Amino acid sequence: MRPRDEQKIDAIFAAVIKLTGSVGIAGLKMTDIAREAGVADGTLYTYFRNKEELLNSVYYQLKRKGVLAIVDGSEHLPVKIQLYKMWESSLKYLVTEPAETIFLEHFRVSPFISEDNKKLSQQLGQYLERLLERGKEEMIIKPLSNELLISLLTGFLKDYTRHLVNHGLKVTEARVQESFALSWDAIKA
Amino acid sequence: MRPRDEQKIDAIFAAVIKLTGSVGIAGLKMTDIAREAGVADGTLYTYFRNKEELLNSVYYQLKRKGVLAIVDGSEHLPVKIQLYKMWESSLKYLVTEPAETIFLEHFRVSPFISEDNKKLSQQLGQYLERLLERGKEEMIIKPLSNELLISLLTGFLKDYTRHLVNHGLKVTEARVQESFALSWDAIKA
Amino acid sequence: MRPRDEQKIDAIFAAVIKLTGSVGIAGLKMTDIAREAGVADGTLYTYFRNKEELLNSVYYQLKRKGVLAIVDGSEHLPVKIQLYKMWESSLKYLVTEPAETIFLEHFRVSPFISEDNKKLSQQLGQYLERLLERGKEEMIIKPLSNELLISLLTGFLKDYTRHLVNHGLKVTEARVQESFALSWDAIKA
Amino acid sequence: MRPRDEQKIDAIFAAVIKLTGSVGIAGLKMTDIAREAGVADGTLYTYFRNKEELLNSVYYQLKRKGVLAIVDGSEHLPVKIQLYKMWESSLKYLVTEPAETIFLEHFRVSPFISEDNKKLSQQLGQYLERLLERGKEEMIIKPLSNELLISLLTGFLKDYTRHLVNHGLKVTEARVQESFALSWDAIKA
DNA sequence: AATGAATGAGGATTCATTCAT
DNA sequence: AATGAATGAATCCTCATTCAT
Repeated sequence: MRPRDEQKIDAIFAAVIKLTGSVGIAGLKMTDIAREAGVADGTLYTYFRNKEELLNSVYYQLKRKGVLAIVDGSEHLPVKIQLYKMWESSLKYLVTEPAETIFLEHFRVSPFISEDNKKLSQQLGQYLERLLERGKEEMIIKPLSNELLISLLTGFLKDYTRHLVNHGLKVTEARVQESFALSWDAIKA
Repeated sequence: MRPRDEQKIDAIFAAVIKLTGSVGIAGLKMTDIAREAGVADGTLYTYFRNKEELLNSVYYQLKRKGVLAIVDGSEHLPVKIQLYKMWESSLKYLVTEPAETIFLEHFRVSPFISEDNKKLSQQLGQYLERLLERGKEEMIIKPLSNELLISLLTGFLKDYTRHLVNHGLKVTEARVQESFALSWDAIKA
Repeated sequence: MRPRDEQKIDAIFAAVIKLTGSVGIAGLKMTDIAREAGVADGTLYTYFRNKEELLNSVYYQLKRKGVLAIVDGSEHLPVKIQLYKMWESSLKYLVTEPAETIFLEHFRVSPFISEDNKKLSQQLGQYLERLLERGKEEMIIKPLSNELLISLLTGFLKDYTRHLVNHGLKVTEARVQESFALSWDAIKA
Repeated sequence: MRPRDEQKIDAIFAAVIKLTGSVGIAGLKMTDIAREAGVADGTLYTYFRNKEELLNSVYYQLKRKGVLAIVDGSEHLPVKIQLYKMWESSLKYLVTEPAETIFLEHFRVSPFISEDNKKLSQQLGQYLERLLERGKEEMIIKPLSNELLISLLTGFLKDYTRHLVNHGLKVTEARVQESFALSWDAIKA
């Protein structure tokens, strides 16, 4: 029976994310994670079976946090408005937490990712799918497969985020509107 | 004396790409690359100073090859037609050579990438920029920054490619048209 | 948790010296050192950053030990007596610990020696200098530069030691007196 | 049947000596020797069976050259004069050719030295022995073992040479006399 | 004989994981 | 539970030597 000191786990997660930002997933060493988190090497193994499990836990937790940051409870609003809000909060979240973004991006192609986490729905996945379905029913979104529409939205979102982060640009109202307009023109009926 | 053997370099490159497809960049071992290429471990080091330089060479070569595969000499055609052809050849290339795509995707976030290669323009970069400029002059493309437009096109392209590859789908005429239509609706004026 | 183990360091040092005696500095392998010291390969790296640092530590420690073995606290005795005692203890130490002598001799011309250790004063250096100065003041030693006098004493000592060790000869009272007489005749006023 | 291109061999020997001066024996690589000598790697192996034989050949040749440089044909002169001349030419030779001196010093403790070369008489060996014997007969040199006397002479010589080379000092008449006087006082009856 | 590309055994070092305390 | 010293399998790279040309 482990008390599971949540503070310690948070410190470990934060250490993983911070270090990934500076040295990448491949440069992560358990010793460094432990030092950064302020615990002993061995302690990592009282909370996680091994490195793989630790990183997958971080991934899983970030995914959940990401969805929460992006999806608010405004399911009653019109589809386009909801999409806009989602677009805005996604951009803000991704750009504000570049270290987390880097971790996610690196982890997805790392040898550590588990089958379970591979299957984990895309960040905006399920929520987006329902939204797009509604849009198609309302005939304001093209009657195309969700995969295609989602590829456009998330692909563009990731690339644009990377561009903003790499150039140290802020997420202004103008940038949100401008980029959303592009997406919308693509998918609108 | 044996002359320096270009075929051997090709075999080494092919080995790197093939192995990356199965074990990822992080799982690449020099010994495995040598065995797969049919040469001795030491031979790798007569052609490349170290692992980092080898992988960067593969990256650089794939970038060049990719651009050649995508950009044909049809600069006289109308902008939209050229974009369509580019879209089609990009999709076909990326989906036909998934191992290369995986290598590129993994390498970009690996600890091996050199500063020079980090700066290497995006696969479709320069050619695309000229094309978009022309489209803006002809008032058929939105007067937005190239970065934004390119983010949409390449982000969507990468994500859609991944979707097709992951699900083992072919690049049919219908899929090319369908996906290009989305892109075009996004960027057209 | 096990505390950092000084005995382990001693075992490692002893292993280095013993192995150098049989295979020379150039034949030293970290794996062999570890096995001889009864630790794992990796353990060497918890105590020393790398091979170079390990060997330099051994060198530094031997230098200190050597000085202690040779210089006793008899600073009040007449110069000639002190020189004689020093000569005697030097010979005995060097001949009794031939493995250490071999290590020192090999290390000095090895590629491992650090700049700091290169500058490390000669084994008998500082103490000898003061002694020689006193002798010159008392007009019983030739008024020549210390470098010259020290070259004679230490050069002779090293060569003679090597001779004794190579031929398996003991350091008898007669040999000490005989050799010291030569040195003394050289440097006396 | 090899023509044994002597010029090529000289170039190889010179390369070995020059490189040893800069990188030490342990840093010598066959490839570097070949490049420095202006021949192909494989060529080294048409003249020498392997690295060990090459280095031993260099050593053997330097020994012969050294003796020639030091021992002139003045066997009729008085013992002290001969010793002085020998001392002078030794110092001059050793200080003028520090690279050769370094090679000799390094080679003697290297793992490459053959049993034959180990036994090779000391640089001044045989000639010196005869000279000392004559001196003892003439009762102008102490009636001690040659090993002892030779240890003093060669040990001092080597150390003093190293001192001069390390400090970039020239072999002046004064230095020769000063140092020889020390030696002579040591060994004279 | 000369060449130099190719070889591959060998050795230093790393780092996830264990376990005595 | 927490610690961190110790472990040793794994991997990159070197370089003396070979051999096809």
